[in-house]
Amino acid sequence: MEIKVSAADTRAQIVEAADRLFYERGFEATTFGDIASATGLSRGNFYYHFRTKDEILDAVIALRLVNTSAMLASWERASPRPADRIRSFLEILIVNRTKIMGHGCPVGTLCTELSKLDHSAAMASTGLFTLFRDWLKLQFVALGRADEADALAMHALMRSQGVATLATAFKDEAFIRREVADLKAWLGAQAPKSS
Amino acid sequence: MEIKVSAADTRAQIVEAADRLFYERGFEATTFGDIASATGLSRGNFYYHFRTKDEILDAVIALRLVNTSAMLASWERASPRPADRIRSFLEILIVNRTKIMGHGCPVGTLCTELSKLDHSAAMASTGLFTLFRDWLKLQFVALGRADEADALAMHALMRSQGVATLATAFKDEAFIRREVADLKAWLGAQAPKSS
DNA sequence: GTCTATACCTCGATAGAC
DNA sequence: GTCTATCGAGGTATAGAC
Repeated sequence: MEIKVSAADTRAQIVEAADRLFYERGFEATTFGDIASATGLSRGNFYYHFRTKDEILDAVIALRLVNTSAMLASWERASPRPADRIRSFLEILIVNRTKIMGHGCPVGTLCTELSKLDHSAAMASTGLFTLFRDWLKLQFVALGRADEADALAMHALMRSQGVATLATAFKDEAFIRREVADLKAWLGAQAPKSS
Repeated sequence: MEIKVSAADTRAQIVEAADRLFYERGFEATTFGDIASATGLSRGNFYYHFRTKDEILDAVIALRLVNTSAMLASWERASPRPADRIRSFLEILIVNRTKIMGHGCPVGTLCTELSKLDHSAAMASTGLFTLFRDWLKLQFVALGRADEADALAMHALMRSQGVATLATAFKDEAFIRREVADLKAWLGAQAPKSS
């Protein structure tokens, strides 16, 4: 059975390059020329796989939804305890610190850019946040905080976003580590009240 | 003494329109045509006052530095107590909630965009954050928390940024109010340990 | 100082050869 | 399925009349 370099492979190659470039430079600032250079494909070829640049954006968001879901699932497999799973979430600020100091959070910056552009895909990009929000909520429910689970999920998400934004502005790794430690302390204080 | 509509007035008009549009649509997405429509001036006229679009950005950042300093000074005049002054800072999330839900924080979104563009004015835009940071630090020093003042200032700034980003994504006013209340509770717990 | 006209470039998108 | 060539729109920036 021979290896088949099909249209699907080329399409995936385009989407993966666009995923990275939309993150690093922003959606609008990324040109077809940028994607062509990154993939080694010609500009014209993109239109065999997508009708417009917006369709590439849709595909990038769909890819991120899949990748994010897989990441959340891997955190669940890695840790049976909800507090450890939430710590996996908090750790990405440190794991991805270099990229974050350069380009912010991929989710937050995309949502903000699309909101400013009044882009039709703005709601779809918010779905990436919803993925994290719902998953965190489940962990807080498992922690015994069912009543406040959504507010706690939003709070954790909010602080991760704030850290990412200031880390991008100040390029301060020590700040990231300090705030992640603070978040872990906060998480530790969220254990069930009576147990 | 007659009213003199000088070049300085026209220049200020351009910068004020650019200030608003750079916030609402982003720096790159704002065109000279947008600024022309907003001011009623012609595109060509901009080049009498500025050599490039980047020079308009420099002027916008300079204007924001002045306006921000004035706002911080007004908060100092309004409240003698540092905790009340910090509360003035936290309140802007609620006062500006509509704009924030539409376009995020003017400072955070500009810093992030310029960072992604590798723009030479990125550092200058971070200066806007530094203004808040240093002012908040002074208030925490006055609160009797000299040792941790900068970390507390960054923490307050960080949470305001996180709230702005999620508010933009989810357009949730109740979330903003809840997190501001939470921030005020946090601030209340920052009173001097022994007094 | 402000305007109109336009140069020049780059972008997204299209047409058609291979 | 991928390429080259090119179009039309819209961007920044310039030239020169007023």
